[in-house]
Amino acid sequence: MSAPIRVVLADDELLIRTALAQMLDLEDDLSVVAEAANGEHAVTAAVKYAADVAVLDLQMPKLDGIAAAEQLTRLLPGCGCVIITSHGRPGHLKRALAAGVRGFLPKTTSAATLAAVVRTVHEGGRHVDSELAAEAIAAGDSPLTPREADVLELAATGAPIDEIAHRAALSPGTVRNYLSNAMTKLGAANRHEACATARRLGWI
Amino acid sequence: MSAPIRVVLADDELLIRTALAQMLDLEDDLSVVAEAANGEHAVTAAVKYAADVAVLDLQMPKLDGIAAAEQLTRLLPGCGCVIITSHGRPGHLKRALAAGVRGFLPKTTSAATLAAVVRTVHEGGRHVDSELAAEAIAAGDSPLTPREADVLELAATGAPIDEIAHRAALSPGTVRNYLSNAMTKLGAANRHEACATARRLGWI
DNA sequence: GGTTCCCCATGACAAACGTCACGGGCCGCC
DNA sequence: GGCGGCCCGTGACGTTTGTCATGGGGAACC
Repeated sequence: MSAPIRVVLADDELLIRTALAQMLDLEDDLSVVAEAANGEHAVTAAVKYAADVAVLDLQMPKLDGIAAAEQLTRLLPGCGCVIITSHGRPGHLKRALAAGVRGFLPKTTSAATLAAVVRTVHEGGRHVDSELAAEAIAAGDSPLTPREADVLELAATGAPIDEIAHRAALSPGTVRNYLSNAMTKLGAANRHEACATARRLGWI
Repeated sequence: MSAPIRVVLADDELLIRTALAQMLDLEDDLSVVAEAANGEHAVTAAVKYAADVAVLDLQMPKLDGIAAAEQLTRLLPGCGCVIITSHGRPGHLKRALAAGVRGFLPKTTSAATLAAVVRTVHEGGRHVDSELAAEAIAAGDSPLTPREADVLELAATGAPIDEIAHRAALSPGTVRNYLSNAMTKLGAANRHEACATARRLGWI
């Protein structure tokens, strides 16, 4: 048998990270060569240890899984990226694939699947969870313009218009127009409902 | 050495559950006798296998970790409950302790700590993460009346007043009064900010 | 060079929202 | 029995928000 696949594992929750590392290490052909608690560290560690595959949690401090994958595919093209996540939002899957990610799994999948996907990705293949893929296709593309998404994201904190306008360096009237457009596109009755749907679909 | 501590593990994410189970099983004096994907199943499994300690994820379908712990302390008083969670909200800790939980840990703790807490709880002791405890004390008790919390929870979806009023079987005016009160108590400029604060503190 | 889309802005109008004052009914407590 | 707290409701008032019409500037594309 050839040398084991060198895996870097990144997850901000120590307990989970340790458990997953142990689990992956139990596979004969996998070897966890480094662990990281955030995206930045994941990238440097993957480069340092010349990893074959990076298993990245989606939500992490500093650099999230997708941003880390993006850097990684540039800095270390031979390294495949697998994203695992608790919340499978359609938009995240799209952005991940655009960033060069070749594996995308919810944390509800089995351990066997994760190991299998790591192997598949290492061989240059792809694998995305079929349910998530279906959702992504059903949800379609984000109808929001970049600016609308920006403003909607600021609105998600619950701040009033003036606050949003100030933080986005826009006139209050413009903010209202953007929000109104976004609400129409998302079929929401108010901006907070719009924020909720946009978040659910991974569009902000 | 005496018989190993019989542990039931509940977490809705299969990958995580499997990994944690394997990890706990690696400890000589711990034995994972059952796994559950939701609170209901956790309770029945704990009873069925006469578990010594239940390790429960906070957010689960059907019955969340706290509700499961509440039932468990009634149905199987000898069984200690440990809650693990990704989001350490002060309010959750309080409710957990009130429900008879004796261990409360964020998922950012180490594997060694989890095992140690399981042992402590089995021996009748308590352990809550010190940082979480500090936050809980700093945050104080919820100033919201039960009804205010109800309404605020309904408001969290972003629904307009009429919708909230209908769902709570209240007059729109009353809803606005409750929300206004809640906003004042939470120092929020609008109800969505109030929802955000209340959620952050685990009060809804 | 026209069309289209995004960006940014203004002004006016109606609806939703937040505040305040006030009332009654119920319960628990001193 | 008074007091306070929570429950629920109404009405009035001013502010915020959502909608719509309108316009100019810039980039992309045919």
